Amino acid sequence: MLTIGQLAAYAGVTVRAVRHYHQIGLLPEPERDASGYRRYGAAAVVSLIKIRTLANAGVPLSQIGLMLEADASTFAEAVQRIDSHLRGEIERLETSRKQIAQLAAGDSLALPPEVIFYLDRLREIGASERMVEGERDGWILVAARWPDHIRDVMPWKLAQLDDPQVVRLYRVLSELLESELLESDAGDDPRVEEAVDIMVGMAEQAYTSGEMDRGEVVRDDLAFDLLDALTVESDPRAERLLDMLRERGWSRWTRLAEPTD
Amino acid sequence: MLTIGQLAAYAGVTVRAVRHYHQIGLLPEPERDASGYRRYGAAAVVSLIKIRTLANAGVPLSQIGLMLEADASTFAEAVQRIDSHLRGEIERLETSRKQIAQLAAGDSLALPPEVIFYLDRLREIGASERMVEGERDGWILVAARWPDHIRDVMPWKLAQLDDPQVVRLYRVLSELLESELLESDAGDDPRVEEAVDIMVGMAEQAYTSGEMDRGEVVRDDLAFDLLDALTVESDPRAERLLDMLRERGWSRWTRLAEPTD
DNA sequence: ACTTGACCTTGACGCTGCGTCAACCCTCCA
DNA sequence: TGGAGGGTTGACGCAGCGTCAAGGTCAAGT
Repeated sequence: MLTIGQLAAYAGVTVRAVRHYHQIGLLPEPERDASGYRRYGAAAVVSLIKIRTLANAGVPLSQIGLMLEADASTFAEAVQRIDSHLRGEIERLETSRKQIAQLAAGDSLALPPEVIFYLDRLREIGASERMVEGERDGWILVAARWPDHIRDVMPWKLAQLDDPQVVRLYRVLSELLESELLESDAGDDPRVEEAVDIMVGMAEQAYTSGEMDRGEVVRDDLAFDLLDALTVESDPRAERLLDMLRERGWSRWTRLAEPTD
Repeated sequence: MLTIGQLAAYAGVTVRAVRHYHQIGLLPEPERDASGYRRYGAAAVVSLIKIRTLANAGVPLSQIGLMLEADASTFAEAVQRIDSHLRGEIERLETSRKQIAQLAAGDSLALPPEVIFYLDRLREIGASERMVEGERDGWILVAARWPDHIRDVMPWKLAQLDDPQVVRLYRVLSELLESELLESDAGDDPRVEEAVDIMVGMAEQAYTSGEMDRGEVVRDDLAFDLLDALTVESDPRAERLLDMLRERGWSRWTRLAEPTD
């Protein structure tokens, strides 16, 4: 007659595991000796080894009981289920590995390579690091909202950076972002006016060239509000800038849509 | 300002998940409105998307916080750790799949193919199903105790089955196992005597031929006791048979070792 | 004004397979 | 006879939420 420790050692499992199998009714509780110790016979050893064999093969404990008393066809059926479940798990982990490999490769968090490239170009034309981070967060919102669409827009955005006006815009915005201007004085800075001028120009150009018609992107989308909000949250002084844009007939910042009549 | 449901929908997660991230301090609790509802800004959306991106890549939630504020090299380091962990998980599941494939293939539970073949041969020579199951359980014990050794023994056991005496033995034992003999009468059955005769013969043969010296198997091993015990547990009448063997100078049933003392 | 249905709140248990205390009893050996 | 090394039950902890329960709130329709 074996104690629980001897049983566990023979089957190569922990004592705690054996007790757990008792708890869930997978292994029947054996007789106790005079002092309350569990005493096991050889059949228990065989049962325990069978249980571990199935468990090591990835069978959930909850199904092992049924499998041990199943006939051949039921058993085969269960094996099929387990195996396809295992395949699913493996596939999930494989995709996780691909994801994480991309994370390691890219600049940062799961933006498509086109956007990463765009952000690098921004740095090259003199945008400050904070400016680039703000842009990045904006693109994260865009990528989450239109994951399939975003790649179509990037060539156009990239081409914009060849325009000296746009380069100037990002530099001015970067300077303003780094500066310690008080919010109350922000409206007086001539650079703010300049930025607004350029943005209005860009908006008009995009509007007349029909670029804004591209795609099925609906104009009043939560995403646009979020982009505006994100801008203001990252620097409250941007509120003034948005106001000035609105005064000039352009309702949104990142959106640059048609005038709100 | 977004409610928790809108936030969750935008990021493609459940409300419960967002609350969980609050609980574990991964996502900071936002301000509440007059009625106690959480109200989120755009920055929260970005944070949540970043969190989900890492989580989908297999990063444990407990590490996401650190990773989001890590510099490039620390980040890469963490990515390495995660990836190797994922590789480990995948490997474990792959081995599980192999195991379960073997389970589906083999007769039954995780015995090496040699043993499966031996059991099939037993059936062929006329051993009853219960007899075969008893043998199988015995071999499970043996395989657990000497996993590397078992393959060496099987050819010898297989060869034994070519001996008409051994075939006779298994048939007699099968008959006895199926019969409804009372325990008290078991000793009187001439077939029991016959079985004991054959077994003693086999033991002497194995002893003189030196077959019992094979390997490093120690004679007084828990496994031998378990084999005896298993036999008696599966049919208490076997106790009588073991006694008769002992009277003839052979101490063990499955062991067939040299006479005690 | 009232109802309805969808959404919000906190709190708590459930799942998987045990690991790991805690607090106490039993056995065996020097 | 004392201490080491077994055994006993009970309970919490782990990861990442799902899923009630038992309400309070909001927006819209009647």
